[in-house]
Amino acid sequence: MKTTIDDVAALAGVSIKTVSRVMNNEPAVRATTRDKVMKAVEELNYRPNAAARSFASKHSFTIAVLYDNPNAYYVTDIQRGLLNCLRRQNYELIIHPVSASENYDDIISSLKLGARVAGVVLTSPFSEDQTLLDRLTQEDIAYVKIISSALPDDIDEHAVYVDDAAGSEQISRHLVQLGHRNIAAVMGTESHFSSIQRLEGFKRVMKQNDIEVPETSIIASEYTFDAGQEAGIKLLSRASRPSAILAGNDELAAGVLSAARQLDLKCPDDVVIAGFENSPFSRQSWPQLTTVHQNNIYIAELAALRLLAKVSGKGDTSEPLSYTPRLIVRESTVGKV
Amino acid sequence: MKTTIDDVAALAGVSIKTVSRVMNNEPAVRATTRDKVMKAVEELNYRPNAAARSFASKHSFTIAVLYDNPNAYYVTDIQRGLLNCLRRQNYELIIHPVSASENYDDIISSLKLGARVAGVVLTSPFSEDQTLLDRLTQEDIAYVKIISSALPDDIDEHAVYVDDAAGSEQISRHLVQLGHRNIAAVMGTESHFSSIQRLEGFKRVMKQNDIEVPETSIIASEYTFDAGQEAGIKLLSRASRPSAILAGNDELAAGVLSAARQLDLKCPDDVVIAGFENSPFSRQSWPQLTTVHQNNIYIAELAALRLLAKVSGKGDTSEPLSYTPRLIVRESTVGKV
DNA sequence: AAAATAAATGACAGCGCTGTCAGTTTCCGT
DNA sequence: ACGGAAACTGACAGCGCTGTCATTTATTTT
Repeated sequence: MKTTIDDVAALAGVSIKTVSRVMNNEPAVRATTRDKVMKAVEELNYRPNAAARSFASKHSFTIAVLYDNPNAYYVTDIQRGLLNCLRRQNYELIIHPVSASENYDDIISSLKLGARVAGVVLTSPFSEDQTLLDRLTQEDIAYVKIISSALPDDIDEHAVYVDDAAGSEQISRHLVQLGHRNIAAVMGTESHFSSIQRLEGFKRVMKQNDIEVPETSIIASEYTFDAGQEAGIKLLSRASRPSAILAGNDELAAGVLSAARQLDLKCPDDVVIAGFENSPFSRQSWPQLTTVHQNNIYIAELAALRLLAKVSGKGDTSEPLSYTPRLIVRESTVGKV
Repeated sequence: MKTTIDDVAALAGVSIKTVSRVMNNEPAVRATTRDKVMKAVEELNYRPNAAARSFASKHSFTIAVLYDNPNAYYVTDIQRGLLNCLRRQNYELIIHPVSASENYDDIISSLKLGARVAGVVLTSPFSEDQTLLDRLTQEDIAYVKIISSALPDDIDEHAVYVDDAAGSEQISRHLVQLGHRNIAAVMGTESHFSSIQRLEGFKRVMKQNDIEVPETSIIASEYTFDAGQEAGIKLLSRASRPSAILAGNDELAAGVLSAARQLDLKCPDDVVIAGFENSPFSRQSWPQLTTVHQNNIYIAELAALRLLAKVSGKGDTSEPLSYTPRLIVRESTVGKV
């Protein structure tokens, strides 16, 4: 037999409304009353019915995260960050990997149907899809987007800005300072803003240093090991072999590294390779990769915090949220330390 | 203004109960009636209120997965497999990474409080924790556990059995067949059944081949790169250096590989190294790792299927569910192919 | 000590749907 | 064409909680 709020009220000798107040930590309850209720709750091992609660209150304690990212480290980091924040407030996280084929209606439907979420966290590329954002607004679903961009003038309070370009500039500058002039880049496809931003940062630094980068030295590909390997082979078997290669993420960099090995080129002696993201295997590759650290757990925490502030209506939501990645130098560019 | 079931009923000219029947795909509705209702639903863009629905029906369309696993690839594979199955039936997945410190009550509470789940999928080590299983039964929460074991005589219909020992035997036999006699093992800690099973399989094969394995050749450690590295250094700098090392998973193996490199030992020429799991970086390491393939996506699909069968009451639940991993031979044991 | 104010508590309706069961229509065999 | 079974549909209660607002009790003010 499951205990209801009525049982608790009866045992504690108060009204069900008072029990409700205690369960929801509402302020207007005398301490002695609260204790009385809590004792009854414990004695009966009472737990409120979540369905009834969110039905009656029209409020959901579930938020969803949308992503389309093959990178396991990214995905788990984002999840962990979100949960770090949500757990404290007793929210649950439902996950929503979306395959490219799905259309907006399917996404919206499952958001409303499955769990009637309180809000959604959007990662790239959904965070960049204005049509989807409009649909969410129209359907009255709160959202926060994690987006690759420097802090703009007109700040969107729904956004967490990640300044990929700045990170890319740092690492590009590092390569230049090391004396490299023939530098190639293996970047992700344009479907993600981050790819574009990272390429932008790279190009900007090259220009600042009067380094010409021919079109053939820039390859766009998927964020995968295999794509990195393929691109690496192409670049490193050219007559004018680049002395440094900047990869769009660590996985690509690992692929390039593998290509170098296949061609019997030593890293960093024959070619210097840099990654992006500071994912675990940038440390596990050999040599360890110079990369740009992006604290995705922290970024996700920011996103969750903002989303909770929005759905609960309390907390400041005007403060801009942003994150700037930072350079991490390891062996793949400077050799043994 | 949000549309309710009443609006739809009015527009379609039927009772709300009939609309309810249509929305839930119940059988006893004439085709023409169904069409009439569907038209009204589309016209009004009606979506049932999930909270009200699960409140009234006492049924939840959410299941949770519990894990305590630092391995990003494992986690995302399990999630993907579960969702593959759940999506088709319009269930949602909430994720529940659990830190070691949490106690049973906290776990149960959040399961009941946050989303009143229909059921739970348990991965190791929770799947092996009888106290927790008992608590779940007592709280009337359906579960399925993914557990490391050969198919036993008394089959538990809540279990998906993964025969780690058999996989371990395959790879151990492979090492023996390659002519190795001085073989060491770097295994996970005993907190996971899988570690124990993998070690068992290894020992069994050694015994079958009359190979003595001294205690010092078996190291138990965390399933991490760093632990593998540490263990590798220890094993490979011994006087009687092993000619082959079997690691408990790919991450450990990568660590051992890194240790070999530090000691200027070539793999597979000086020492042969094997992993377990066939995670992506067994392919991305250099040389690529011989390993045991464990299809976690498939395993998770089995688990989800069984759980749905249990909570919905339809579908066969008597058939035993099991999976046997299989050997994958790559360069780290046999060299260039 | 009475009046005015604030704090704490309770009564009650109703959220939007589903389960139950009774009522109505259709179908079939004879 | 008729009775009975089967298929379909609707009326209605009520799930367990929260929001609103009225009521009671404690606290402060004059």
